[in-house]
Amino acid sequence: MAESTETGLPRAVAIAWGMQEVPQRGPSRGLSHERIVAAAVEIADADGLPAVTMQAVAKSLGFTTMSLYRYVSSKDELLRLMQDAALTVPETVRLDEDWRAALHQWAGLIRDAYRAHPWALSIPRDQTSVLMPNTMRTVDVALAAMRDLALDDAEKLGTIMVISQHAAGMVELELSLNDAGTLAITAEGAEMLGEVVTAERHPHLRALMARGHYVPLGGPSRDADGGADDAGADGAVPPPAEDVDEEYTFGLDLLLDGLAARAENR
Amino acid sequence: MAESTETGLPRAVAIAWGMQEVPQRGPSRGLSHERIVAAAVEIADADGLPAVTMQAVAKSLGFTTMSLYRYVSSKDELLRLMQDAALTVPETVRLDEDWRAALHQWAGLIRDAYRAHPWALSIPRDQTSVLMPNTMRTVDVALAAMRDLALDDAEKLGTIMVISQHAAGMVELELSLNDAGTLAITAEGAEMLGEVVTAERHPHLRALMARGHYVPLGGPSRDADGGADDAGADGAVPPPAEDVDEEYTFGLDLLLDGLAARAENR
DNA sequence: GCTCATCTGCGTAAGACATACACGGAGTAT
DNA sequence: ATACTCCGTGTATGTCTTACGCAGATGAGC
Repeated sequence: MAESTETGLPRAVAIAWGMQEVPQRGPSRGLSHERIVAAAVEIADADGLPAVTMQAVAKSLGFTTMSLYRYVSSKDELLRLMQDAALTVPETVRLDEDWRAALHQWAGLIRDAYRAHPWALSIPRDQTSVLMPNTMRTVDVALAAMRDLALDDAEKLGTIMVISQHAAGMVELELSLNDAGTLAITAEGAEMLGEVVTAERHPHLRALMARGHYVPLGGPSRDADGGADDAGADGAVPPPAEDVDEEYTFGLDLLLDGLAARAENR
Repeated sequence: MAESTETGLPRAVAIAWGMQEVPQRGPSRGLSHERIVAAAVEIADADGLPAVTMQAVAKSLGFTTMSLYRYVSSKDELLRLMQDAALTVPETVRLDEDWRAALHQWAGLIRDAYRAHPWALSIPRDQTSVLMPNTMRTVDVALAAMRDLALDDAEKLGTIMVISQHAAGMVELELSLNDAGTLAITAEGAEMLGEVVTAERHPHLRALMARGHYVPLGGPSRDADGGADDAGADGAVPPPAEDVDEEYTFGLDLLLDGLAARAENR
């Protein structure tokens, strides 16, 4: 699957690290990996990942589609390069002394990166990703943040995994909610849901929804219906408030609490 | 984007909940949403998500490609239905009394579901997903697990998000590693990496790698080279052992520790 | 029972896309 | 010079989703 060079490294890795030997004989090159990736990133930022087609990238550079294949062996390879390009960490990070604050900062950096390039979430992170320069740099910064934390290597790597996963997941959630307009449940829709989310099959969820969480039910539970929150023109119930931010912090703090507890037991 | 019915719910939601009114007048239907989704799931299980094309699904059912569109308005809708179909929770779950054990069980269920249908990880979970029957059922079970936990609704939902995210992420990682054979870094590749992962730019990572973690460096750090672990025929360094399982448990326990701490402070 | 609007499954075809392949010419090494 | 290498391009193929229209099946209402 992953094209590999004769060095045994995936080609995308070699390219990203600048290990790719450049040909000597032929005409001089009109393009470069950097320009191609930059063009692709620009398109993705503007119109989303589906808009990144080989033709679109080539056209934005003023070249033909096929010319890209002189630099990139497949679209997949281009996507990997884009992913690494998206997940940068500022060159100089001033990390807090306190490991807890530092990890908070670090998680924020990852979160910001994903927010700046949401499409990066749609590119699967496989084993190749961990060898890419920006991933490695990011890991290094995380390790710096945990310098004074009494954990062994494996635990630190585990922590990095879990926190970055969390940050990515929360951004994904946040975006799918912001996407909204897409989905504002109408009063009728809410009522229909209220009928199928039965109390026998979903006792706890049902109760929680009646309390106004998860998805606001307008229906059969006739208590909060004559609502003051019905601001929409056609009775559309607005999506739950911007509490994704809270969930992000909540989850992160949960993890850090756990870390603190674990580190203390040493 | 999400096709919505006249009820204001995304059509996939209506279908999954069986809210879709069936036409009366015409000829009887030869297919059903269930059969189509089941066929698609089977193909995905066998050959991966890319193998799920409308043509493949139709052929496996003995129908023409276009006939599917009488039941499903787009491939995207089919994917959403597949996702929900993949993430089932056993009808009767016997949860442990202890919330901690119960959450462990619950996380295991999610993990198992993803493991059984890895392709489900590739289908983006958007706002529609939370309205699907199996998602709601899963959430309900999680809430049951946390019945005795002193957290408010928002915190519980946050916990559910974080844990399921974690489980999904770990399965994704696990699979990308198992995929291997794809990527076994050769000694030469490791050496090349060793040259670019410099100590100035990656002081902590570098040290950690020298200790044999993350990615085994065979190169310039001439200490662990004459290796007893060089079992591969052509000097391929095997990928790091199956410690994904440990990372999963580690992260989960971290979260549960955090929860315990939070609940105690009430 | 007749009639007609409705619905079924199908065939065709259009429009994106990734990408294999070969060619003419540019540029370098000998 | 000459031969070799490599560039950018044009053409072409195969795969995929999906719009559109058709002939026949089926039930509703008279």
